[in-house]
Amino acid sequence: MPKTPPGQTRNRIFRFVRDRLLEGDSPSLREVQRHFGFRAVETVRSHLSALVEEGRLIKKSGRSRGYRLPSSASDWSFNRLQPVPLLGEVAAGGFEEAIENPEGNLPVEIPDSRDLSDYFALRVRGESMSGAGILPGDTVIVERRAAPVSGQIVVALLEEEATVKRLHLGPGGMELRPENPDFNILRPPPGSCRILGRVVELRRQIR
Amino acid sequence: MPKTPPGQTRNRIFRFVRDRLLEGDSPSLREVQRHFGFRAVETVRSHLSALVEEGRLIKKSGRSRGYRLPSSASDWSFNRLQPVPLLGEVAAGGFEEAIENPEGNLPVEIPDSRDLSDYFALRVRGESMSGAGILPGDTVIVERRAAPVSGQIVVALLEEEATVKRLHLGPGGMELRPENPDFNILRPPPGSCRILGRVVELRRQIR
DNA sequence: CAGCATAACAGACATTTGTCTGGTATAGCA
DNA sequence: TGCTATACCAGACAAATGTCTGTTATGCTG
Repeated sequence: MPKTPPGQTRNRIFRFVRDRLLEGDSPSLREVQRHFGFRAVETVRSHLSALVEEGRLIKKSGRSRGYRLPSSASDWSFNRLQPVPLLGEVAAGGFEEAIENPEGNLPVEIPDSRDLSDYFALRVRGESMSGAGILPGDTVIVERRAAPVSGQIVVALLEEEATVKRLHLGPGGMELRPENPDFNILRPPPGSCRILGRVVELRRQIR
Repeated sequence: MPKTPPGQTRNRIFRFVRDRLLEGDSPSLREVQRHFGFRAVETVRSHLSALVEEGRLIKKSGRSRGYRLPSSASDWSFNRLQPVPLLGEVAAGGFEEAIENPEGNLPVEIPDSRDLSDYFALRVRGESMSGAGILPGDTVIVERRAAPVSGQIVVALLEEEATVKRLHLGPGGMELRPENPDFNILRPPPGSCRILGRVVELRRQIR
């Protein structure tokens, strides 16, 4: 391997490692070595050490594949993004099971004060909230554990089925109000309904 | 370590590994072992092998820290997330200038075939599209350069002001139809209107 | 009960991976 | 010219990590 101008190989190595890290996979020294055709591992090691020295990489010592991107290189305010499980439509069949087997994950920005497990996402069925701009097929992101507050849009668990409605708490008890004149207000008897959380965000793909 | 009911420990191990992987960091067998207090590495290895067998995990063999989530569990695909500039409301004042000075960036998943510069985001003003579930304050993500197709929801530039409407192309020329009976259909004379792109996604924060 | 599957353990072993020490070559510079 | 910094090589070594083989115990089931 011929000698290259100062910094050139180092930059190429940095880009290679960075791209691998962005794919979520820290390479080993020998993987980098093979990729560039170096005949010595040490060549890679010294370059990576230099990159750490320069602050372009971070290394967790005492472990294999320990290189990481420093926060400035990976987060352009994306660091608050968390994978929130998308549970699908959660029709009859069980909510708890759906939590364990999500359809996928959605990148959602959640506040630092909150835990990732406080959030999940659902796909909306039915037209009952179309008056509030929530259409079938939309995805709602739900914050759990929030104390039920009258007037908020919530996800309620009624007979093992999740449903999106606007919550009203009055002297007559709990009301789940659709936002569509074609649907009726639900007044579930106490104990038969559990409020899973409140809708904090809505996403719609238009294709 | 006492014997636990079948599947219970395996589920706990799965959740632990999954969470580590979602943090972008594959744990080693001995890290899992330490976390659960097992006295044998093999305990972890057999559980993880079983999880791979069940299809709940994937393993890249011949390498350390080789466990990954199968695509169904990890398809949050953070790699495709790109910072799309949020231009604000783009009232009178100029669209081109707004492109230069975005209010911020939004993480948006865009297809590999498309370029980042093909996208921008706008905040919606007015009630004219509320019938289509697009409310004031919502953020729409717009794909530029798409050839105008009749029936799509588009962003049009009318007298230096961006507006969201449904596009209709007919023999009588171009129509921009609001989705709200309180608003009128716009029929801009040819040349006075530019279609900036089509709305591909909608996001709404509910706070 | 016997048979079987599973959970967990024990310890050796092999492979991967990171670290170290020292060497060669080349370019730039005083 | 000699000095120095950098790129790269060579090989040994140590630590981390994964794999294997065999054992013990427990619950389930026919």
